[in-house]
Amino acid sequence: MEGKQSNTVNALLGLLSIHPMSGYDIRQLIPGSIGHFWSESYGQIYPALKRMTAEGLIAKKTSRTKGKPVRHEYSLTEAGRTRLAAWLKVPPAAPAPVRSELLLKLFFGGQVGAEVSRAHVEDALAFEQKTLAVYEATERAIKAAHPHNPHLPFWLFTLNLGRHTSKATIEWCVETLKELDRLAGIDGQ
Amino acid sequence: MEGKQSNTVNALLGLLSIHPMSGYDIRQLIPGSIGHFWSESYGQIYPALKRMTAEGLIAKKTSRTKGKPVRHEYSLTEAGRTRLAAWLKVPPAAPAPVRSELLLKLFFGGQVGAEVSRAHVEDALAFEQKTLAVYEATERAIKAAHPHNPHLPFWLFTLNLGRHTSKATIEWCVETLKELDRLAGIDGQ
DNA sequence: GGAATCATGTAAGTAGTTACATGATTGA
DNA sequence: TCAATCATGTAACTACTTACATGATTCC
Repeated sequence: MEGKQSNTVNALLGLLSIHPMSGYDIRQLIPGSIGHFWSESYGQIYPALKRMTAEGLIAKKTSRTKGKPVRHEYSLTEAGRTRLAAWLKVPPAAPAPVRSELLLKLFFGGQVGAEVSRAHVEDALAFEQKTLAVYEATERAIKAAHPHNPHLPFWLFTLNLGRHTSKATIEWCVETLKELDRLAGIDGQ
Repeated sequence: MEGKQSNTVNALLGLLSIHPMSGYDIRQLIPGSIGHFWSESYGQIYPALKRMTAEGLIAKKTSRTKGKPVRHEYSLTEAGRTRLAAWLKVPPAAPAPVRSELLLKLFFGGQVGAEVSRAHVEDALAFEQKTLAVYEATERAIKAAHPHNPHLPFWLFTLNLGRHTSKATIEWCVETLKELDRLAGIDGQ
């Protein structure tokens, strides 16, 4: 019954459950795995690994190959695996309130010309199309790399949500652009 | 050419552009306006109002009605209005990386039984359905309250995005539940 | 030889929430 | 009279990012 630990620890436990890794490896792995819904910087990772080692959740193995920099590889201990499973079973906390600068500017868009909002939405459309392309590329890549991995379906679930929301956002951009044109037309006459 | 100020300041400038308000009023107004994509706590609002007053972006009017607590009402100055318009025109920064505890647990869902993930997704579905209902109720409410307000279309844009992404999320939940059932079925045999 | 990248870490700063503190007013 | 809510604010804490510091290795 310890107090709730940070989710950084839980994310690292999860990643180390795939296979043992160094802090650097973890950072490199993130973009191609949990990167589209979770981020960790070195400033979080290294101190967390230290704390987790002290708590006995992970074990550190230092290897000195001649002509190579010292490498610190961490692997889950039994305690770590237990902790991960326990955390996975707890219903996730309510999502932290989002903050969208785009929507904030759009909400107050009436204070400036409609063409300002139009430009912002067009940028968002381009951005979201790229994001969608990345999701689809990632999906193909992990399907090709781990075709028989039992975890694959779970990895795809998370990518699917990205795909769904990206498509919805793109639709909204298109609709909103039309509306903004109508607005500008009314103003212009 | 000052350094970029925090978005809290910009959000408050925007809200005060609707009409003059106290810090308390601002906090109360948020849930029914920008609350679905932006949040501010008292711990942010009061210090920000103080700084903004010092910078001349807003003006404070203190009113002492007998039998009422002192009231500090803030209104935009010309400088504030100019600053708001300038900020609105700048393309919004790339969205901060999201962090979804649900997706994190789902990604590592293979470490525990499929029924664990199923329960999480079902919770998410219920949550999202409520969220969608709130968007739709808010939409009706502001349409009824401000039918001819020129800012109304902009307010609706932001709600529309919420509606679009909520619906996409709900679809994803339903699909994922089906997939999880298939997975559990395969395991179970 | 020099740039990129592998690799590990720390320090400082920013942004934000939560809890606390205070006190008046209103309504059941 | 007691709870809710109006109203303003501060202090402590947490989380996180960025920049810095260091040094080895690999590839051109």
